[in-house]
Amino acid sequence: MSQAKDPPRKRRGAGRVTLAEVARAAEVSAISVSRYFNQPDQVSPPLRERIEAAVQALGYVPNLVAGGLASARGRIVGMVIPNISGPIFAQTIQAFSDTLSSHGYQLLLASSYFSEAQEESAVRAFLGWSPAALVVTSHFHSPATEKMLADADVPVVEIWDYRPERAPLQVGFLHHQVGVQACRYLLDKGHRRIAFVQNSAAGDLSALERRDGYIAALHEAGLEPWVFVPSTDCAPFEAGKQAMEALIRRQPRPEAIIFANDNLAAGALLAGQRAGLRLPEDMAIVGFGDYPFADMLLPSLTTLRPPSRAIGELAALRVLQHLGVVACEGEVQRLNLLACELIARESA
Amino acid sequence: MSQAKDPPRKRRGAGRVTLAEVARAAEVSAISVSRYFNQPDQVSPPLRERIEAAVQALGYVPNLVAGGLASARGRIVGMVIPNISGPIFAQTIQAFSDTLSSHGYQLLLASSYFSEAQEESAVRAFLGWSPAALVVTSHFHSPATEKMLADADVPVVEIWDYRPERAPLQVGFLHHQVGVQACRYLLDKGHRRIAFVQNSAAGDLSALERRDGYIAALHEAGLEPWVFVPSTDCAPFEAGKQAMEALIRRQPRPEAIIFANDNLAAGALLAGQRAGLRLPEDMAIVGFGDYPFADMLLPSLTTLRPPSRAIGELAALRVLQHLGVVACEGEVQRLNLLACELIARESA
DNA sequence: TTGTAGGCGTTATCAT
DNA sequence: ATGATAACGCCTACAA
Repeated sequence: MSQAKDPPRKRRGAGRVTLAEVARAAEVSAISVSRYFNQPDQVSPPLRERIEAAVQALGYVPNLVAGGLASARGRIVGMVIPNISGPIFAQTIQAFSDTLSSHGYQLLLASSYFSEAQEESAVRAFLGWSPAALVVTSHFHSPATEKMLADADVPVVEIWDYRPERAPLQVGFLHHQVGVQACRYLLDKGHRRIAFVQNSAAGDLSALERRDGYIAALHEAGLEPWVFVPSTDCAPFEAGKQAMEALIRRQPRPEAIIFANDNLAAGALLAGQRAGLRLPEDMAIVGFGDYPFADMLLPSLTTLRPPSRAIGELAALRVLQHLGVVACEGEVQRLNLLACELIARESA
Repeated sequence: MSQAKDPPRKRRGAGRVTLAEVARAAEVSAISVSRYFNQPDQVSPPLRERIEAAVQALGYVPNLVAGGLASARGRIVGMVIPNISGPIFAQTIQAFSDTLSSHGYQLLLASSYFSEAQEESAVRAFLGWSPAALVVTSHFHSPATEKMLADADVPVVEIWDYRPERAPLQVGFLHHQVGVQACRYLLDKGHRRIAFVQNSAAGDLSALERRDGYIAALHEAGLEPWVFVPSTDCAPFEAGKQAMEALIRRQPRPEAIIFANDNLAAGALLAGQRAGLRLPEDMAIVGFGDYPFADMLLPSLTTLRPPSRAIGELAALRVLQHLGVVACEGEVQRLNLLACELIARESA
């Protein structure tokens, strides 16, 4: 097929076994081999056997790129998530990917670091692969991203956050409600001077919604909110330490603090102990995320556990239902509201 | 496979702006638009302007599937990793993905859970996308996977583990050496009765190499190894507790224990404290992984920190060099040996 | 149940 | 620097 001139140089589609070759070997038409993979039921057993033998013998691997081009829908799903290595999103990704791949779909992944620009560029790249679906995190997108998502004829799922008024499928929870939940828990324990420490990562807008929930709950109780904003140029763990050190010095000091996430809370925990505070007697602490270390700390950390795995699984399920891969009675459920669980441990 | 009534259902390539349409709008040939995206230098400024205007006006998004088919190499890289949500691999994935995407390549991700069968199925699916490269974790593959990797005309990188004798690009460290490192550290501290606790996850073969390193180091010192094998049907944290509880009862009890990872070590730490042990005086503990909680524990955990981020970055760099996307003098470096750092904290 | 014809949107090749 | 033409490998549509 190629001349012996250049030694091992690859030409266009050289070296790869094609559907046509399998068809030839099995003495059937190409379309039958195609059906063998995509609608096996429609191929009679005798043909199926011959095809299977040929596939085995030749080591054929279907070219999904060609298939995707021909059918205008690839078995690939794009997901854009703030970060991959954070403890909460990782679970979502894992569950999503596993559910997808168990149905023959693959995950295309990118992280945005809470940046709308990075999200936009990821979405653009993903759309180029004509994905079967697209998953984005939260409802904060650039106008261009919104437009691409709206124009593209691709099912979109927004996860993590829950915004019933928005068009795409929603799988998530109400961050505002989480703030309320944490605050009420502390109010019920009798605390009155309750502070909230924001995340040091500037783009984490969902965390601000939790803060707003905290504020609303306090107002409802007739109390004044007390929001501490750490400097944005340091890691969460350090920011938590700083916040704690600063808040301890206030007179009167807060009786309880809600942190935007467990990293902040863990830093605060250590700083509090170092300062000689008894926890939770002198100061109650609530985090968010239920990171793996939460119950290894002393005192163990009271926190809210987001339904990370459930979000990933459910998002994948809805996508698969939408694609008709998984059976579904009636319409695919568009709104999927999950809940955070308050894990009461020693710190509050 | 289809719904009965679908009015605005998409046909084959409907709705999408194509290269040809852009070319028409800009009054140039299709190939010039193609060059505008792939080799902008070869397009003259005047043409470039017209094309840019047309792209903007039409909102054109290149179809990477078609491009991949035509060029037989998509800008996609597949990665198979034991698990996504584990603290160590997550960093590798993150670094790998970020480095790739900053050069216009996308990450196709799947997890194997240390199962060769799952790895095989992921590799097969990935090959169908004619990826620009493939990354797999460690050197334990099924024969079929080995064959696919060898036959496919795709650069392969093996990460995490380091096996100079194997053909694919290697980016990783020597697990055996890590076992030696941990053991010598304890020997230097004067410990003699040193035990090793294996991972409860059965497929984690790399952990067994660390164990073998430990055994070798002990033999070298003229001492007897002492390997504890926890039951495989429980989570690492629990397995660590069990191991600790069991080892405490032995007479004589070990003076120091090396754990296959930090989760096991953390469980042991808590179990030891609960049993009234003073750590590290009564028992020194060394983990592996430097999980995020390692320095939040009391006592903080002495452990070995794998070069997780570095592996991801370097793997991506080598891939990009191999593809000619990143400049590289001479051959792409095939062997890339990194080191684990021993983080000495309070527990040993 | 099986087969034939044509096209999906892009890039490689070769020409100007 | 720019363009014409022919693949790339598979799937949809229609036919037998």
